[in-house]
Formats: sequence, structure tokens, C-alpha cells
Amino acid sequence: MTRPLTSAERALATLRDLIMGGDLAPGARLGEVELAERLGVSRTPVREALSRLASEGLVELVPNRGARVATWTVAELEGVFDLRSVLEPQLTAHAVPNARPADVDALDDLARRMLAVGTPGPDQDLDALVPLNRAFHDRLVALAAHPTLAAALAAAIHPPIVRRNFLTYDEESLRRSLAHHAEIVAALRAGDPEWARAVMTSHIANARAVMVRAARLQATDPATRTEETA
Amino acid sequence: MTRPLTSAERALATLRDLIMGGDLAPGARLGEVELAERLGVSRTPVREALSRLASEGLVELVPNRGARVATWTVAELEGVFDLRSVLEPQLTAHAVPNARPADVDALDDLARRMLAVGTPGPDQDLDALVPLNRAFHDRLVALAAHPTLAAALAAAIHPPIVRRNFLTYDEESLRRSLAHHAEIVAALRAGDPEWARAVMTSHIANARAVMVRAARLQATDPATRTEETA
DNA sequence: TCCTCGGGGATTGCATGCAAGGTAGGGGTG
DNA sequence: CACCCCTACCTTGCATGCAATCCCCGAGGA
Repeated sequence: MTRPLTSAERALATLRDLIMGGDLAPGARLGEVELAERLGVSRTPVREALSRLASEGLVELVPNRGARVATWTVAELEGVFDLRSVLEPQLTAHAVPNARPADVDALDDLARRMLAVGTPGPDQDLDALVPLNRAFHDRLVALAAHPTLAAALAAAIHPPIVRRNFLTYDEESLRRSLAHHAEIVAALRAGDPEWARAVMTSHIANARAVMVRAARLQATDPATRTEETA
Repeated sequence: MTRPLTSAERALATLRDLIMGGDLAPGARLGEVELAERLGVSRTPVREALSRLASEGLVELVPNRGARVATWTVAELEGVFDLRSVLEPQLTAHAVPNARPADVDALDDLARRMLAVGTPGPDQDLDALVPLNRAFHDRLVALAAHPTLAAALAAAIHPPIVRRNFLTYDEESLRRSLAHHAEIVAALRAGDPEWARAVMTSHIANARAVMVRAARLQATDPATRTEETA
């Protein structure tokens, strides 16, 4: 019973996916007519979508000069992690009293599967980690049942930062990250919100260190820079 | 050298002010043609403004059914305060090392003026408190120099919740609130971020109690309900 | 009396057209 | 030779028109 989406909504969703999925690199120009043709609609819904993406921070919109995919500096990246490091531990703590055994089992399953595909060896498949990780965090956020905090977090994660992040993890940080997931499950099972909060805080700090290091490398290595003046 | 704003930007700003200022009550219908005439532009920029306000959470937008000013429940109000109670203390702590004597003096001045117009007596002027309070908090947020956290906070405060809140403070809570401002100044002067953080946490908790009580009263008292089905 | 089923009016959703503003490239000048 | 300006093209910003959808309200039947 899902009501039919409007063209503007489809354009919004498609553009968001294109940006978050990395098909449109940061700094890439977003011409209205080009997008309209690509999406098979007129410029009007495209403009509406761009406008909303701009207020979400995914694109930068300059009057009379059009839209570009938003770029981010290392400082902004650190800012996002500052925000995550206050929001996600809080959400995790909220989730604890709401976690029913079935929920914990589902999270446990996700954590185990991440461990399976994330551990170095013949079965390692880092690409498979991304959706699993997303599912884990989404489920945790849903358990918190706190729409306002969740919305603030969703607004923060926007930048295509977390996109394919596991490729940038070094082996030790990755092992830590996987262990955190398992430990969060343990904290949930124990019903200890402070434990869960602490592990999530560590989890974000670990991710922060990895991402900031990767971003610094990318910023100084011209070979990997995405074009910004296309 | 401020470049001329587009019609859509003006519509956006005007609508935002109208909503935040309470001229458009929560639940009020926002017809495109009506707004377009009121603002002297065509429907297109109005649509764009409504679209952006929707993604900011200020209006609710239902396909084919138009826009209404967003309404909020007591639960959502509490959610907003949950968010503020993690963000504002953090921002306040960030502000401490950046506070130069001149900044502290300016905040001190604001706190004193709030005390002057907020203390019961012949000089009490609760309406004057609102802009002073805003200036105080804005200045503090600016000092934190943390755009990401600030943006998340700004997105949260949206609901016209904080609008004319001082009218709902009881005498004791108001006195507490004014004292908090002064104490934050003291913490800044002492250069103690944890002190500042703790006071701000109390400040938000106090405000939360006042606002939730007021909202509960309003929700049960039909006389003060704003029309929602206009 | 209550529920169901249209019909008219109004409103939104989208496409298109036009004008204002911006960008790039070439010629002229110091 | 470098710099500036000017022109032509392109893009965006906005207005308007038309079709699709929804809401309201009244008539008919159970």
C-alpha cells in the first residue's frame, strides 16, 4: 500500500543514491538539464530535488551558478565524527532497555557474519562488510526508538564519508571495529547501557582515527584526488 | 557586498520567520497560491521554499495534499530536549578555550541584562528576555567554532518551541535559568570546560522541565489548542 | 440514520518558455 | 607580452499553463 512517489521524490532518491554511492564525485557539476534528461523528467522536479539536497548538505548550491556535489575538508570530517561521538553512544544507551532477545540475536548474527567476512584469510570480503555494518547500526538506531536523535545522526552521516570506508581500515583497526560490534551485543545481552555507551564511544573514536588518517593521505596524494573543477 | 537574494531565498526566509515567529500556527495550511500572492512571487519559488522547509522539518508536506506547518507532540518535544542536552553542553565545553576576555565580558553583559529584566519587580519585562537569551546562546555557539555541531543544534531547535518560552517559566525556574547564565560566564572566566558543560546540562534540564509541563498543560486544555484541522 | 457513491471545485505536480545573469574565448590596448 | 574588455553562448531563475489528483458535499440506497 505504498503510494506512488512523485517525480521530484524519485529524482531526490536517485540523486541521493548517486552521490552517496560515489557515482557522482564530490565537486562534480550538477547541470539541471543534464540531470533532467538522465532521469527522464523536466527541470522542475530536478530543481526541487537539488534544493532539498542542498538543505541536507549533500550538494552546494550557488545562485545563478548551479549545483555541485558538496566537498568536505578534513576539519569537516572531524566535525562529523565529533557529532557522531555524542549521538551514537547516546542512541546505543537508549537502545539497551528496548532490546528484546530476538533483537539481540539478530544483531549477534550480523556481528558474527561481519567477523566471518572481515577476518583476514581466504574468506575475507571487505565489500560485504559495508551492508552488514549498515544493517547493524541501523538496527541499533531503530532499537533506540528516538526519532529526533536518529534524524540528527542521519543528517550528519550524509557526506559520502562512510561510503566504502572499510577499504581504508588497517588490519588492527578493523579487528577492533569487529570486536566492538560483538561487545555491543554482549552489553545489550547484559542490559548494561553504560557498557554499551562506552563501547560505541570507542567504536566511533576508532573509526574517526581511521577516516581522518585516510582523508589526510588522500588530501596530500594528488593521484587519488577527485576532480573539483571539472 | 551582499549579493541580491533570489526570490526563492526571500520566500524561504520570510516563511521561516513567519513560522518561527508564530504568525503561522502549527497545523496551519500553507496554500501555494495564497503564499505566492502574499509574497508577491509565483508559485515556483514558493514551492521551492516549502520543499526546503519540509526537509528542515518546519513544515509537513504530503503529496497532492499540500503543506502544513509542522506540529509536534509532547514526545517529540522531549526528543528535541534530549538532543539539546547532548549537543549544547558539548558546544559549551568547546567554547571555553576559545573565549577571549572580550567575549566573556559581552556574555557577562547579556547575563546581567537578562537578570535585570527577568527579576520580578517593576522592571520585569519577559518579552525582552527572548532576544537577550537568543543572543547569549548564539554567542556561545559561535564561540565553540564547531559548524557541524552548531548545524545539528540549529536543525533541532526549529520547532517553534523555544518561541516565547519565558512566558511559561514559573518564578523559581526562571530564577534558576538566569543564574545558569551567570554561572556559565563564571565557568568561562575560570577556563573550566567541565564546569561550563555541567551548568549547561542543568540549564537544558531546567528548560526541559518547564517546556514539557507547559506542553502537557496546553495539550489537555482545549482553550489554548491551536487549530489543527482548519 | 448511516453509509456509499459520484460530481464539481480547488489544488498540487510537472512541463515549457522567456528573461536575467554568468562563463568562456577572442580581440584590442597599455 | 600581459591584461582588460566585450561579445556570444549557455545556464539558471521564475512565470505560466495544463493535466492529474484530492477534497468536499450532496444524493441515493440499505
